[in-house]
Amino acid sequence: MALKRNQTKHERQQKLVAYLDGNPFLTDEELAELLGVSVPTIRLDRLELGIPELRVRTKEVAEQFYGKIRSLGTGELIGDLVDIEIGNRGVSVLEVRPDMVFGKTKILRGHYLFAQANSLAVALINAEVVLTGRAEVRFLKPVLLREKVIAYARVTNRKGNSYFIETTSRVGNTDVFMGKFTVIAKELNDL
Amino acid sequence: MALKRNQTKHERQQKLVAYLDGNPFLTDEELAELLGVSVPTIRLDRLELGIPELRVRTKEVAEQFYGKIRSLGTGELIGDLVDIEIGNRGVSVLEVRPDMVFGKTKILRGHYLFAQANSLAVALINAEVVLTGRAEVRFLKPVLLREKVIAYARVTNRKGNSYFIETTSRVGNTDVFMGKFTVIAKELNDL
DNA sequence: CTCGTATTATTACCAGGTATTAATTAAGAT
DNA sequence: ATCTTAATTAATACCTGGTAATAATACGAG
Repeated sequence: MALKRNQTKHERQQKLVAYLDGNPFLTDEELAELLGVSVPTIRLDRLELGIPELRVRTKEVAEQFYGKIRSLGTGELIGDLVDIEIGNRGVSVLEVRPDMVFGKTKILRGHYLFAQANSLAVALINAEVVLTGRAEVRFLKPVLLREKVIAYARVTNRKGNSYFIETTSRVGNTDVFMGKFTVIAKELNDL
Repeated sequence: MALKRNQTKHERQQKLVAYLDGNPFLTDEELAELLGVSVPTIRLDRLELGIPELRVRTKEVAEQFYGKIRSLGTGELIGDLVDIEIGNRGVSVLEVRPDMVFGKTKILRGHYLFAQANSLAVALINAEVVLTGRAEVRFLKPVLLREKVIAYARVTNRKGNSYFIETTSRVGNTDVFMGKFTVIAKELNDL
């Protein structure tokens, strides 16, 4: 009953899910190549697993995005914006997913905390182009897989088109990260 | 010369752009219906306006989103390590891809420079776990799409299990980023 | 009426599928 | 060695939402 080929059907289907998890934009042909089986087999597997075709998957991803936070020129923000008062203060939430942590320790890699705070700081400034000039940051405590990081940012000063922004990131009641950013607002023509 | 139908070509094309701006998931057939012209006309309009077909538009939106979530890759290092002397110095190269830049300006988003330098700094330290403690960084000059950023890092000091690392990132002969990082080496059991 | 632009229609082709039916293969049981 | 059955592959017709190219038609100005 249980056939032993190179891989069992079940193994292959698990790999298929893993591949699509890593990259939902793979065609059946590419998947067939990756898994060493024919295209019809991939189709049957998708059917059994209830996985829709490439174009549907793509659209689902796109619609998620489009429905979510098209407010600012998004795609530019790390984390989800939950509250913002342009030119003043803002809050964003980042949920730590497996691909963001170090393999061994499950600790969030530092640059995600930086990216969340930095992009929130940039989002606060209402200009065509906002660039980070400098930053001073402190990593206070490791953040772990599945934790939720809430970043708070507020503009504390302004000189011409330079803004000074302070951020604090928390997990629960614990501070995990603090940053001071200087960002510069520019218009598209003065580049 | 100027034909006066229900609407001019120009009016219609403006409406077309407006419709797609509001909802990028409209097919040519739906647009034709909305604007009261034939499908071929819509195609010609898109051609003139340089607007890609539905599936391409959908994919672009989806990739923006996907790029945002997974932007900071899965490897532990951002950029490619080209030279390293553990405990002392290292060099990594990062090529700026479309998903790393701001849509409008094609300028590399700051946290990539941070991530490259930070992960290089971490790579220099030979310990089971290395965490960033603090950082002070300066963004000197915008980096553009397709440019190659070379990050140089060296350990300048050490106190117990704290290391002080300075980095400089260059595009060609131009400095684009500088950073000072303090990283802390830990063993797995003392977490 | 005629010229030129705009529009519409038609046709052949493509990717990436769905859905179905049939043929082939692999491997364990007898 | 053959029988059996699931798994796999092949083959075919059809679908959407297009590209690209060409031809036919409408329409208004001169």
